[in-house]
Amino acid sequence: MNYEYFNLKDTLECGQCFRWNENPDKSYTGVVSGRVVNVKQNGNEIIYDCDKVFFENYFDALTDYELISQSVTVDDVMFRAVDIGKGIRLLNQDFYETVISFIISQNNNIPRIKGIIEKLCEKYGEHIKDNFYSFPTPEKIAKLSPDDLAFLRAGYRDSYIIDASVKIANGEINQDIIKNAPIDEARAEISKIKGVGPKVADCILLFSGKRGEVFPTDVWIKKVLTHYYGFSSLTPKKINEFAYEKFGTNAGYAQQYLFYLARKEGI
DNA sequence: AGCCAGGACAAGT
DNA sequence: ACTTGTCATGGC
Repeated sequence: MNYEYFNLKDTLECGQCFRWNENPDKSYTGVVSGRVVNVKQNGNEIIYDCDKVFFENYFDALTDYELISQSVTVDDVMFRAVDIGKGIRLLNQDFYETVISFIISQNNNIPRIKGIIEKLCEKYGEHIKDNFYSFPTPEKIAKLSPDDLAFLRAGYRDSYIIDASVKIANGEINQDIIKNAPIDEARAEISKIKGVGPKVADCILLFSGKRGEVFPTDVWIKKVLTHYYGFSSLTPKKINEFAYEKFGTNAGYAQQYLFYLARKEGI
């Protein structure tokens, strides 16, 4: 592997995942698919305490990110974004966890998102060891009422979390469509969940389904478009045209680089 | 203290 | 198809 295109810190702190934390020794510990994983990077060496196949799948280690990052370096802004974020890898994340996490993310900030998710896991996940808990199953959350989630302090998102859990547990959401159907059909399928609008849908498609053709547009990306690309109006149609013409089917990767750039430069 | 956060929704042009 | 007010909470 080319470690110029694998940076653990950037990958885990670029906002695509919420259950990893840095330790005093600079390693990271996270809970993934019911197991506690510790990973550390020393330059051109990655040390992990989990199964190799599992690691390579989760961290997308067998994909050529040099090729991807070069394909989206189409202007000066992208050159800077790739220079900063070329070590980011798109994680292969669990579908249900991604749905719930990004429902919680709406109109919210990252530290609070992480806190709400941890509280959800502590209460309704399975205890693994120490203070680590698995992400709960949709079947377990589907049986609850919004009042059972009030302790999360997630506000109006409580009913969205339950709606998503019910529809995923009972098979109403077809994950084969989300994974394989044309992107508009996939987006429509995931949007059947209350609280899943265009932006959250695209995050789920990108971070769980590896659908690289989407371009999740949040407040940071809107800042990028106005500050760096001179957009005066930000209609969904114009943004989609921009993303597809510039980046094609790698728009989602470009979006991650731009998101990371915007947050690092604090525009 | 007040603005803001990886927005969605309903109701209105 | 686009615009606006509202939503619950707490980080900063």
